[in-house]
Amino acid sequence: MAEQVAKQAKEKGILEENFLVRQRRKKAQELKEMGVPLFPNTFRPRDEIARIRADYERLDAAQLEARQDLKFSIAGRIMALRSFGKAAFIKVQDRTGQIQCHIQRDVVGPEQYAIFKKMDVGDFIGVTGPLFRTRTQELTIRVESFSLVTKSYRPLPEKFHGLTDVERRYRQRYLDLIMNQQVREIFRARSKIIQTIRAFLDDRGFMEVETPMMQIIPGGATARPFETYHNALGMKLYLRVAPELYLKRLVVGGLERVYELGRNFRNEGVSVRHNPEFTMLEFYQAYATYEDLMVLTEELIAECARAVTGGLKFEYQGKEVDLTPPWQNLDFRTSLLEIGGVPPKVLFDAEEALGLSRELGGVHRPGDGLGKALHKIFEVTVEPHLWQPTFITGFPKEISPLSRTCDHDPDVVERFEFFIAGREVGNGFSELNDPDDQLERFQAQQAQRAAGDEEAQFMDLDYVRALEYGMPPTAGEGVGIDRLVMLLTDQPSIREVILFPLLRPERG
RNA sequence: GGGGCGUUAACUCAGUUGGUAGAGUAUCUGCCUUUUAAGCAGAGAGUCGAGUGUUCGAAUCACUCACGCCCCA
Repeated sequence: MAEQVAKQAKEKGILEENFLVRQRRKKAQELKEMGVPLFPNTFRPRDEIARIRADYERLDAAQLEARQDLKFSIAGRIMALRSFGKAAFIKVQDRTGQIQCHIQRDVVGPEQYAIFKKMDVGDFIGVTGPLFRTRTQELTIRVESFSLVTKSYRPLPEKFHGLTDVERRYRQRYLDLIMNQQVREIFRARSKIIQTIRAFLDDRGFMEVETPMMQIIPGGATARPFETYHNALGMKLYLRVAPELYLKRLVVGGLERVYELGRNFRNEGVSVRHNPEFTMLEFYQAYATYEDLMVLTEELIAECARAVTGGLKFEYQGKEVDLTPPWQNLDFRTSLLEIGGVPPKVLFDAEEALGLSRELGGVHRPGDGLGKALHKIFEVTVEPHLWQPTFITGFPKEISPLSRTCDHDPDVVERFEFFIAGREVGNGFSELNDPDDQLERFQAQQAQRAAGDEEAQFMDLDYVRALEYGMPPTAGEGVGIDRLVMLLTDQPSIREVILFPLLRPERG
């Protein structure tokens, strides 16, 4: 059975064996015959490589010679091997870093050295011994004993160029992580950003929650959902496009400050800015307005930047970004005039706006109005120019079906989006908590859906019912984590900050 | 969806006008006990992404397809 599976896998080419793999399997067999277990789980490293380096890098050769009583024990993958017949240097890599080790036949004995000779680059090794400095002053572990920790059957990419093929880096991210230290750093930064966000919100009395990713009515964002099917219940389900409506139900329920950090799914194309599944932070705070959240946002993003770049000024793709508050704040229509260079007559005339939008490549349906057209024009003419952090406020009601209407302008909502490096990073607003108004907005979305807009929002009557029980005045916000990580790690593509970005299958 | 570029040894890449498939690294053998992309000598390693066509002859030219990257929508 296992053989059959292996045969099938080989036919597909993924487990293809070449002469290098056969060579390694042969050596593994020889080790086994010498009584060396290939996959033992007994070695326990006591030290971290980075720790050793940090603690002993400042000691010179003589000081280290005086401390030969200090034994270290590390485990890791052999990344380089230079052999001299009766001695060898290896570079061992653990999760914290790399260190050189020197193995000599006269120290470990001929039997052990014979075992070492059968080990390869890529194998995991456990090593014990004191430190010394080589002639070139490199801090090195003098190996007094070692053991094979895990045998590797496949050769790693070449040491000098490493792995650069983008497709293989994404498909076999494990190889990318082994070979490319900068890649490990990106994901470490990502983890740090997420930790920072949690600590920031926890500190302010927010409670982390988890709401359904599989939803009967997908809501909370204007986007096409993925569909799936539950067999036992016999019903269609959607993968969520946003957690928004569930989080606000929790505010109705009295959880006045909630947040969720998690995956959303939108059935749209793939690009350097879009992956079908992506990570969002959404948070809701009762008794706050969108203006309160703008202040909070400046602090939150600044905190993340400090955590990974050490400061508020850094370069993104060669151009400086400065996150120092307060950020620029621009009205939506003003930005169209001043940055987009849009003629004033377009701003209040649906026909003019739709015409200009189409000229810029926008696609519109009969039901589309001024708001949609202006938003499209905004995306093309304004958004790419918003390099320094900028809040845009004064969004049209038409494109904001969940936002509270502005008290002094019925066509505008209490909403902001913020942009950094020419990209939208987040979106926040004072939440609409008038159930009758919400019902009307849903109905307007239904009309758009009927007109063929597959991104229009679904009617959610239970959400309206929840609002009828009363939701305290609340402000909420969503932040695109992937884009934030791109910004703070200076990455041009979203795929560089997602461990396993969506790709088509390897073989057709 | 449209356009451009790419796919050659395990990895990184050359490959001229269409004429027997190349290098470096890695691997194997030998020498080598302080190397730093170690060195020296030798050897082995290929479905040139897949397919069809043109041709006496295709990695190379044409067409179709697959996968990836970039730009546009």
